[in-house]
Amino acid sequence: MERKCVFWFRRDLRLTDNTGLFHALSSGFKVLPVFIFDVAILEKLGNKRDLRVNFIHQQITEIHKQLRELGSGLQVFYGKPETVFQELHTTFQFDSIYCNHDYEPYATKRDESILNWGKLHGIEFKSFKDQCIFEKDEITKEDGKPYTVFTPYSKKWKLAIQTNKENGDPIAFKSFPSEQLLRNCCTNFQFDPIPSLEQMGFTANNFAFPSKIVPQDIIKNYTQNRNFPAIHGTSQLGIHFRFGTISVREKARKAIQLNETYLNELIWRDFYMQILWHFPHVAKSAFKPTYDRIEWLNNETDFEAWCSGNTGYPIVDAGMRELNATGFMHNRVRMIVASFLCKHLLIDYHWGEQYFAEKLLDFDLSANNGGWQWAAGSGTDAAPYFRVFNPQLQTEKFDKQLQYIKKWVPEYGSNQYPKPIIEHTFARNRCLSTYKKALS
DNA sequence: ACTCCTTTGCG
DNA sequence: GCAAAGGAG
Repeated sequence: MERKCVFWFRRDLRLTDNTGLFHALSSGFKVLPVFIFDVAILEKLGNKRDLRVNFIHQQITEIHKQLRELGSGLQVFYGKPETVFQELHTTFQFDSIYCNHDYEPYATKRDESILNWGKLHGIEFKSFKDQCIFEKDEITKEDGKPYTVFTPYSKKWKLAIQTNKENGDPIAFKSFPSEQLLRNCCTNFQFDPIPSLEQMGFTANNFAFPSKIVPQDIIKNYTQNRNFPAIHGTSQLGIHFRFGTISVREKARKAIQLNETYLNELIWRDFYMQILWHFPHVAKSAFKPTYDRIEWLNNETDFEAWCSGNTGYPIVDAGMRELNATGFMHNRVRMIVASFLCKHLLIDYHWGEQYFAEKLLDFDLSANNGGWQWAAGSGTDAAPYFRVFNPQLQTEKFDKQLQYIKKWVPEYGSNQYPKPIIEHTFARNRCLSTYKKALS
C-alpha cells in the first residue's frame, strides 16, 4: 500500500523555502497538505471582522490554487486539531505528520498532544525549525544557559552564521520544493471546498494587506529612516513574518547584504522567540518577578482614553489612532505609547499587551510580549525603570514637523483636541516612586 | 575588577 | 555629565 503523510500548515503559509514541507515532499511518502482553522483560537477572537483571519483565508486559498494547478490541493478543516486528525485518519491512513516548530505555549501543548495521539496509532510527528534562524539552545552562553541580554546574544548569533556555514548553512535557500517534488502531493484525494469566513462566523473584508515585496531602498536607508513615523522607512513585513508568507532565511540573507540595523531587528525576533521558549512564564507574568509587585493604578477611564487616542499627548494619540484605523503602528510610536501606558498612567502592561494582541495585524506573542516587558521595565534587557519616555522630546526628535501627528490627529491645535489627562513631571515622579516601592 | 551596554531624560 | 540596575565577557 502507498505510504502517506500529512503536511500541516500552521504559521508557514507558503510553498517555497518551507522546511517542513520540503522534508515531507522528499520523504518518499505521498503528501496531503492540510490546514486547520483551530476553533479554540478563532473563538477567542472577539472581533468577527478580524482581518488576520481574512489574511489567513486569502493565503490558504492561494496555496490551494497553486496546488490545484499541480493536480493536488489543500485540505482545509475547521475544528479542533486532535479531532481533525483522528477523523482524517479513519478515512485517510497516514503514517506521519510533518510540520514546522511553533514555540508558543499553546502551540507547544497542542503539538505535544498530537504527538502523543500519534504514538498510540503508530503515527510519527515530525517537526522542523523554519520560522527563525536560530532556535531554542542553538545560541547560548558558554555555560549553555540562554542569553537574556540582546547585544551578546546578537554577537554570538552573527558569529554562528559564519561558523555554521560548513555544516548546513542556517540561512541557505535549502528547502525549495521543485515542481517535481510538489508532484508528490496527493492527487487522488477528494478535497473539500475551503470553509468560508462566514461559515466560521467571520466577515469577509477586502483589505489591502502590506506587500511582501519591499523596495530595496527601504532596507538600505533603514538605519537613517526607521525611527521617523512620518516616513515609510520600515519594511512593514510583520504580518508576513507572523504567518510565514515569507521566508525569514531569505530576508536574513538580504539583511546581511544590505543593512546591519535591519539584520538586528531579525535577531531581536529570534531573541524574543528563544526567550519565550526558555521562559514560558513571560507570557503570563514579568520576566523579573519583582515587577509583578508593582501596584498599578489601572484606571479604566485613563485606559479608555489611551485606547481611543484621547490622552491629550498628540504623539501617543496619533499612534493609537493609527493602530485603530489600520492594524499597524510604527515601531518608534509603539515604544512611546507603551511607555506612556505603563509609566505615565501606571496601567498594567498586560492591558496594553492584550490591546495590541487584538489590534495588530502583525501580532506575534513573543515579540509583542518582549516589547511590552521592555517598555514596562520588567523584561529581559529592558529599559531601566527610571527611564521614562518624554512624549514631548520624542516628538521633537522623531516627528519634528508634526507630519505624523497631523495625519492622525487632524484636530491637533484646535479646541477640539483634549487637554493632557496627566501632567508629565507629576506622572514621572509618581512612576518612579511606585516602581521604587515595588522593587526595593 | 573593570568595561560596556541598554531603541533616554533631567538638572 | 550623570543617573542607577544587572548581565556578559
